[in-house]
Amino acid sequence: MRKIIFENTILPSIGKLAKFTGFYFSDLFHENGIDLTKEQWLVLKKLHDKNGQVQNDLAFITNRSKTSLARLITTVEKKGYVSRIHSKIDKRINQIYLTESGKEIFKRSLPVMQNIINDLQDGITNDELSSTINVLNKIQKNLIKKHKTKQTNL
Amino acid sequence: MRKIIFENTILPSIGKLAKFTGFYFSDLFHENGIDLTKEQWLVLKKLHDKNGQVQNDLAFITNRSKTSLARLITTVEKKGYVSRIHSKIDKRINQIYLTESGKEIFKRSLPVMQNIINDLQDGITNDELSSTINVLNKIQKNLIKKHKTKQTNL
DNA sequence: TTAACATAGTTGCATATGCAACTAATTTAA
DNA sequence: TTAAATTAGTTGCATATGCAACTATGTTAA
Repeated sequence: MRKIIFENTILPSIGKLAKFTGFYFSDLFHENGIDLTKEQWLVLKKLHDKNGQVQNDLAFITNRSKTSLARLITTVEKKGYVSRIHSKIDKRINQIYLTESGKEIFKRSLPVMQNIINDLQDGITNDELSSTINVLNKIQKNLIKKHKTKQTNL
Repeated sequence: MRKIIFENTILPSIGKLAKFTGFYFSDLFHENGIDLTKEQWLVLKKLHDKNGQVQNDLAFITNRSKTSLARLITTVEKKGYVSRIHSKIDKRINQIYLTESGKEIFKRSLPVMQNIINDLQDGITNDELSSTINVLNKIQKNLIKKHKTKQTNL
């Protein structure tokens, strides 16, 4: 097996790009007065798709540990964007609902998000985009196949 | 401008993949008795490339804020992998050096890293890889162009 | 039916991260 | 040459993250 030069592999590109998109996200949200981190935004988005989801399910679909998600919920709950409702049918679970204020800020975030994605994909053809997404998904499958399921729910 | 469906863009792929590579990295390092996070590994790698670098330069090349890097150094210093040396020429700067123990663990990490990259890129052709890296770099440039330089040193 | 097991969520602990404000040291410009 | 600006690093504060161990509840199997 040939020796691999770290810099020539896809690994550093992925890491750097994730960082840069995070910075960009944070910049534009801040500039537009959207008081959300990208993690918080993702939670609101998943609730906007389907309101009242159970904490553990949210953890699963956002690829987080249940610990991390629980604390994210606490943060957005404090901000008044979601409410945690303890189920009476199954007393173990919490269902999470978007509040009116949560719906409002999510709605306001959408055009900003569109700008972010436009800026991101600027000058890149649809073919390039779809083949890139395709490769990224393949890599993802390689990893999931091998990653042992832990508390992370993967 | 056409309405963008978040799920169809490259954004979620990037985020998820970064997470999954992180999990995989952590799994394999743990299984192989390498007591390093991916962030710590990157710092050791940069020092292995060029020993004695200044904190701020390390922050720049690893795309971190100087705060974050300073604390990373403190962590790996406590583990005994690097030493912080206060310069006598310019009393503002710290130069960071790999210790023998740091060199040793980095050397032990290399084959593990090779495995990670092999697993990651498994079943993906060289053409796919290089075009993907190319697109990711384009996106990165789009973002850097627009991101205002802050303490992050970008 | 009750004991074993599984599930949902929380807490403690450790790491990583960035911004703003700060100190100390160096460089630049008046 | 001295005052102003810049640079390197640290500290406080807030967020995000995961693992292990824990509690409470619910399900399953003997």
